[in-house]
Parts: sequence; C-alpha cells; structure tokens
Amino acid sequence: MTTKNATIKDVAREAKVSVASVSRVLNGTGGVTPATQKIVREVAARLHYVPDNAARSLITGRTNTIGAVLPDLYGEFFSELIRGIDLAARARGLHLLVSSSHDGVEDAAAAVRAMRGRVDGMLILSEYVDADFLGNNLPDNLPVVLLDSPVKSARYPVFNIDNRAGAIAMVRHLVESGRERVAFIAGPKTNFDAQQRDKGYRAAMAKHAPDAQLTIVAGDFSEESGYRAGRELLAQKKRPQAVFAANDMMAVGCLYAFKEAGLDVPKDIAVAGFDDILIARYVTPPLSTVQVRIADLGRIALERLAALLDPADTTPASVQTLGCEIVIRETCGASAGATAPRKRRRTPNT
Amino acid sequence: MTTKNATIKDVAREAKVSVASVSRVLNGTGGVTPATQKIVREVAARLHYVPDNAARSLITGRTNTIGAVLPDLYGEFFSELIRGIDLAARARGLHLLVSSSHDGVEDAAAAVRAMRGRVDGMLILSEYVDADFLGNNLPDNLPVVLLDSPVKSARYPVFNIDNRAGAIAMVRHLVESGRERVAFIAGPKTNFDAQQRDKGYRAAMAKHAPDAQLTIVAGDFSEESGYRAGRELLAQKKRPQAVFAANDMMAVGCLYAFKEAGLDVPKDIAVAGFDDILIARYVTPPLSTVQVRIADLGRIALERLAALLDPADTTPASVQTLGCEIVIRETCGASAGATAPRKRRRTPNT
DNA sequence: GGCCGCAATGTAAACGTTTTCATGAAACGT
DNA sequence: ACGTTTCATGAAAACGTTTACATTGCGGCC
Repeated sequence: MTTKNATIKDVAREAKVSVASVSRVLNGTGGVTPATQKIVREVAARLHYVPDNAARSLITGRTNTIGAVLPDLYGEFFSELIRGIDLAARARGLHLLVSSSHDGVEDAAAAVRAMRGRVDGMLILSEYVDADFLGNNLPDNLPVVLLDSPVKSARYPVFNIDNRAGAIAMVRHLVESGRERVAFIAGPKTNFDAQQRDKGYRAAMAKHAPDAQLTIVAGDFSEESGYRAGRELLAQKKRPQAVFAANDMMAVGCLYAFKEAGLDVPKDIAVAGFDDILIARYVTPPLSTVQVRIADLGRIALERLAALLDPADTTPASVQTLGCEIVIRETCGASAGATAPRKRRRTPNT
Repeated sequence: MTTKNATIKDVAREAKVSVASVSRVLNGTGGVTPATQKIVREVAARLHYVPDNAARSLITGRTNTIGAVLPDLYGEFFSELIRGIDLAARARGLHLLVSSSHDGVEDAAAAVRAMRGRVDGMLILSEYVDADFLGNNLPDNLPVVLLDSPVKSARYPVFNIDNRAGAIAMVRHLVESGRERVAFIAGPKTNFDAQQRDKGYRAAMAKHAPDAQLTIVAGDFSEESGYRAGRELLAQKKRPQAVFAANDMMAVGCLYAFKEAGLDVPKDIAVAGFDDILIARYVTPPLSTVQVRIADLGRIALERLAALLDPADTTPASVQTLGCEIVIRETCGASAGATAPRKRRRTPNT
C-alpha cells in the first residue's frame, strides 16, 4: 500500500480502456456503454482512484472553491459569519478557503493575490479594500462580493448591515422610553460598521431628541474600552439617562462599570448594545441590543457569489442592506423573566 | 483591462527571456543576472502577473494548503479551534481549507476525498474517523493529524484534551469543598470528549467520594438539555450538593433551572462546567469550569502537521494530551468580585 | 451490398507551471 | 593560447486531467 497514488492512466490501463472513457464515466458526461462504465467504476474503486484537483482545475479553469477574506477569526461576529458562509457553500458543493488576520493594506493585498488560481470567486470583508485595491490585485474577471463595505461600484455587489437604521431604532426606543439624554460609546474610527452606527446615533438624536446634548465617548469594540467609557460617563457632571454602545462587548464592559459604581440598571441608567452576541442574553441584567443576523449575511453573500460564478449571470451589481431588529431586554427596563415576550422591531431589508 | 490574465509566457515574451528565467526570478531560485531580474520583475508587475496555483501545484505536487475537517463551525469551541489553526497556518505561509458539518460517515468520507490534490495535509476532528476510515479514503502518504480522537496508531499523530484529568480535578475540588454528593450531566454518547469526562467523573468519585452514590443524567451539550437535567435533579428525593456538567452550555442551562426554582447557588448547590467558554465569566453567578486552551490545541496540532509536511521528518506518531486548568468562580463558592484571585489548578501536558 | 449515420471509443492537444538538461559564453589557470 | 570550469540562459519534458476531433464498428435503409 505504500505505492504511489493511482492516476487516471492507471485506471485506464487496468480497465483496458482509454483515459477519455475513464474521464467520461467518472464525470457522468455520458456516451459510454453501461458495460464499460461498470468496469471502469470497479477498477477505480479498487485502485482507490480519486482525481487530482490541481490537474482538473488547470484544464477546466474551475476550482469549485471560493475564498473568504476576513480581518480576523476572533469573536462571535466572524465565527457566525464564516459559519453562514460555510453552510451555504457546502450546500452548493463549494469548498471554502479562508484567509484572515491581515493588518495592513499590503498584507491584505498579498492574501488576495495568493488566492489566484485557487478560487473561483471571493468574499471579502476588509477595511483596506476599495475598488482601486481590487482592480490592482485581482484579475478583472474574478467574481467578488464585498461585505460591510462603503464601496459603491457597478462591478462589485456589496452586502451591508443596516447599522444606521438599527442604531436609529434603538436610540428612538430609548428616547421614547423617557430617556432623552442618550450617550454613545463609539467604535474604532476606521471600522465601517462603527461609523454607520455613529451616524445613526446622531441622526436619531437630531430627530427624536433635538434638545439633548450629544455625548460621545471613544471606544474600540473591546470590553475593556467599554468599561473605561462607562467610568468616564459616570464622572460627568450630568449623567446620561441611557448609554448606547456601538457593540455588545463595550456595552457589557460599561455595565460592569455601572454595577461597580453601585448603579441600578435600568432604573438609574439604561444600557444598550449592538450585535446581539450570545452573552448579551446571559449578562445580568440581560442586555438590550440590536440583533444582526450575521450567519444570514454570510449565507446571502455566498449565494450571490455562487450566482456570479455562472458566467451567464447578468444581474447588475448593487448594494444591499440587511435589516436588523432591536431586542429589548432588561437593561432597558423590559420586565424580567425568561418567558417575557421580548419587544422587537425589525428594520426592513434593502 | 478586460484582457485575459497574463501567464508566465506573456511575461517571458514581453521581457524577451525564456519562461524558465521568469520562473527562476519569481521563485528566487537564483542563477539569474541582476539585470534580467530587474526586467522580469518590471514586466511581471506591469502585467499584474500572478502565477496560477493550480498549474504550480500540478507540477510541484504541493499546494501550500492544509485542510481542516471539522464536524461543525457552531459554537465557541470550533471557532476558537479554527482560529488557533488559522493563526499558526498563516505564520507558516499555509492556506486553510475548511470543511465542516458532515453528518454521517459517508458524508465525512466524501469531504475527505474531495480534498485530494487540494491540500498537502489534513487536520481532522470527527467522530466518524478511525484508522480504517483513513486508510480507505486517503492516499497513504498524506500527512494527517487527528484531534480529539480515540485512535491509537503509529501512523497518525493525535492531540487530545485531557478531559479525564480535568474532570477529576474538578470533582476532587468539589468533594474537598465539602460536597460529597456530586451529580454529573453527561454529554452525547458518541462524543469522545464527553466519554472521557464521564470516565473522569467516575474515577474521581471512586477515589474521593467512594461512599457517595453516583448520579448521572443524560444531556447532549445543549443549554436546553442542561436545563432539563437541572429540573430532573431537583425532582430527586435526595438533592445533590453539586452538579458537574460535561460542558459549559449545559451548566448554564442547569443554573437557570436552579435559579428558577429559587435555589441559591452556590450555597444550596454548587455548579461547574467544562470548556471555559466566554459566557462562563458572564453568567450570574460566574461559572466554575475546566479551562481548555482550545486555540492552543489548534495551534499545536497545526504545528505538528506542518512538521510532517517535510518528508524528512521522522518523529514517530504519538498521542499527546493537553492539560487543562480548573477555574473556580462563584458557582463553587469562590468569593465574588472581579478582582478576586481565581483559584486555578493546572493538569500537566502529555 | 454499399452507404449513411450514429454511438462508442481512442488519440492527442491543451492548461500554466517547474525543472532537467543542453548550450554557449565568459572567466580562469596553466 | 588553450583546455577547463563556472555561470546564465533556453528548449523541452513532465505533472494529471478534460475535451475537440478522429476513428471504429455496426445497424438500417435504399
């Protein structure tokens, strides 16, 4: 058994047919007698023959693989995203090549280039990627779908989360529940989601609480930064009535700061986050947040990409936005209890 | 720019050299005049030339890609595992092809076979995989590293978590803290980790609480099943003094059942889990658990696989076991407070 | 019976690289 | 000045497939 791997030629020789016939049988191309088919299959099975994908890709120009370029694999966001992508890919018989953790535009470029000839299409989520970047680093006929990106191009479909609408809905809820002074804990400056959520916050405040002063403190999406932001807010002369954090981890950190200071959430101050990560449900009190169906985002993006793989596809590229849903839990004053109906409001898709 | 992608021939023609020289320059094989190098590089850059990986793989027999076969991508365990793998792979310039969600041995076999010619080696974590399976579905010269597997073979290195020692350490701690009657919530019967944790529980009870009666209720690693198990335990005539769940999600579910029943954890009953997932820290009270350094497991396994990729490697295959560490938090009676030093006990590696 | 058409099969080119080997030129030692 | 070594370069084979095209054989039809 320490023999070399069987090739199509070995099968052909052993079955006393030509390689073409073997290929035809194994690919189901048709035009082969049932009798020959049987022989070929038997021999192939006996030799444990499996076609070499490199050779096949070379000639067909297809790899049946799609590449996913992500900034990192850390945290629930990416794990859910990749899960959605993987599930959808698998359903279509596509393989998934992941490439993550690039810090810097050069690094990202290398990662993208390294996929040449390895994938039929790419799903890209990276703050370093814009239209120029793609034009310079990718063959121009390679299907690409962008995630969470400000790029507006007729060439690349984009799928975004409706961060703005989600933020607006949450701020509106907070104000309507009687809390005019809503503070905001911002995310990283270069993060597209964070920017959109920031904009949403400002827009909602302008509309629903025009008289309240804006309070925005910096954060970087980490729990630690949320904790610091919480302490900073406590130190202010006029404490806000509610805090809206640009993501859940910061909201959790903020919650700890308030708890530490002896505040009663939500009575003294309300807290809300964004993402609806798993732990949002488990902190005490359970965290109100904006739910993003991340796995769905991955699935939808992959489905679009899969459609693009067919050269006959002519759907024009467009920017699509995925609605989110606010989930009101106890940090905003929802009644306690696991069975309490949660208030939800969904922002529409597209 | 809607031209066909440049090949090495295009570069050669344009640079007025042979394809061999282009190849040599771009691979840094040496034996090329600095002058020619310069020209080639310039032309390559101008044409946006990127070598086709399929062709390269075909001739070199290497793909610089490793495959990761996992049962699912859901939950923190797998996301951490894949993250550890990815990081280590990236550090070695290896790409990562993931394949997940197979339910059934045939499905897994297809997944494994489909990787033929796509990867240089594989990392496999699957309950369906044993030595026979691998022998039947893989070329016998393909490097493979197994994760979390009962397989003992001179052919395949295996990396396991020391579930047994971890379970023993936790049960011992519970008993030593004055709780003799420790109940166990078991995991899925077919899951290797779950089996080992079960064994550890029994061994520890036999040793440290030989007089206590064993109480084992079934579970399936889901929060829901933990909740049901918790209610089942409450219904028993003689309530246990502590509950050790085979994973954290079940422990959390169990915690809810107890909370719902008005019990005081840890005063009335102690609870412990296994895995140390993120939410263990965030539930109230914070959950005692056995910490598994999952990302490390992925990293170490990949490093071993990478070593195997070098045909000169002669290290014999062995089964290695990664120690875990018990983390005592409030569900076992540790003092509250974020800054309280957490009691930890580490079981040794290997 | 010869011819046509069709289905099954085979032959060989092509895919884009790497790499072995041959070639020729330059550098070197005597 | 001449043989020998070294070095840059090029030509061509090889990798394992798919597929366009050629060939074969055979039955049916006139």
